[in-house]
Amino acid sequence: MLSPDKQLETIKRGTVEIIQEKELLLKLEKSVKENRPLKIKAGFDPTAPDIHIGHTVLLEKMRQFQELGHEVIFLIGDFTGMIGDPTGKSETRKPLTKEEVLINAETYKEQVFKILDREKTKIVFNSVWLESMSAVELIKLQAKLTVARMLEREDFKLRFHSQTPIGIHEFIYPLLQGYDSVVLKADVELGGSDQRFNLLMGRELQKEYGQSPQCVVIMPLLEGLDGVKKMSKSLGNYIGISESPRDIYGKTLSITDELMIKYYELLSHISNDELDALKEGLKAGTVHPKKAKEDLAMELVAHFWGKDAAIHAKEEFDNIFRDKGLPDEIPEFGIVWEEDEMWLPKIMKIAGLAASTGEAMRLIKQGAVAVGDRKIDNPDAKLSRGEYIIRAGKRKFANVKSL
RNA sequence: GGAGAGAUACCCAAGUGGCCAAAGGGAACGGGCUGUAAACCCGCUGGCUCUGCCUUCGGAGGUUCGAAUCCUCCUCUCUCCA
Repeated sequence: MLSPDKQLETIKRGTVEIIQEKELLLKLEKSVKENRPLKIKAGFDPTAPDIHIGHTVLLEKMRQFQELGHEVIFLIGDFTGMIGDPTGKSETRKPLTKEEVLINAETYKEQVFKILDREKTKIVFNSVWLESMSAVELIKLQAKLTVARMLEREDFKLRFHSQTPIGIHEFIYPLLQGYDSVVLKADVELGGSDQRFNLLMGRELQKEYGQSPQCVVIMPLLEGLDGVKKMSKSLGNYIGISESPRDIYGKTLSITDELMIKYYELLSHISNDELDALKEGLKAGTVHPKKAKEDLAMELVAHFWGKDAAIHAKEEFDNIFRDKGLPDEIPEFGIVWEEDEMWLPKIMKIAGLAASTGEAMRLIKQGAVAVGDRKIDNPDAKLSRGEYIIRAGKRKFANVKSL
């Protein structure tokens, strides 16, 4: 095992805050002395099994803990998931059935083990202990906290003062999350910065139940491709870990230089020393940001698809965008020409290059469309029977054949 | 339980009888510049058999030559009072 100081250094990377750093160091020291791994808890919502690299910020931190020799507990919050939306923010979030939870959990596993060590990860469901909780136990749990204490949470405070409704049950969720820590006897809980209140609740309750309070490691929320809003599927600014190497590579290359450093810090496996060197290099101008971003993109692809796929993704990308070539694989479409000549926008629509003929016409007018090497500028253009490679914009291609 | 306000395209939001396929902004998309970075500039954003036609302004009816705009009912959201 690494020395406590060294461990702390690794753990600290990229964090927003550690509560309390001193306590964590003590726990690490004890762990090393007694040769006993710490229990690291991180909770996941069972509703969103389609994970993107924003989620992996937490997973990467978990992986680091695993490499340091600690016990990582992947907690699936199925109990609350089966009740429904706790925040009131997303009205569409409906309760899941037990079956759905299990299916989602399987999907989770497939994806999560691209990062975590399967052997060293313990997966638990909180319904196991929460479902059997009696009303008496639940009320006793609630009696540990006051309403005023609950209203300290920013979100609640705001809603209380602006007179937007707060469901009573919403007060219970943080309590349950904290109670999970009690049951698991967690030494450390990981979470995003939006989880601060709930994470702290674990400490509070552990104290109430006579345990030593968990340390809390808070990770930042990763901004999405736009560089402003947090990465999320609904905003469409995400990089999914199951996306193709080509997409992961391309999307990574499109982030801003500033964001790239954050991605490095939170997602890359390079050491802290290498990271510092990179930052210095970028600052001094000895490292070209494009090069750094290429390396990052390759690394990310490699995480999920392996090194060969990464090399290939880069080659293909350079071919298309730097050398203006064609991708290796162009989707093919056999289309029936009803007359000798067929209207180009209609062909484009069928080939999926445009959502409608109207959009296709717009693209043509804007100079985005080429048939073979020939740029098309007339929206009335027609093609006679034959085989064509049609390009719409920089990244959409189709190989069209008349039938 | 009572009183009021509102629901417009992906989002915010103007429009309150014809000039409205619907201002403006954001976002997306495309072009330019580049490193498919950011910033910036330009274009563009209902559908179709495209100089025309069809569908759209919470839902269903109605008035009118003509409705996003007026009337009736319904659904939902919010605010205030209790």
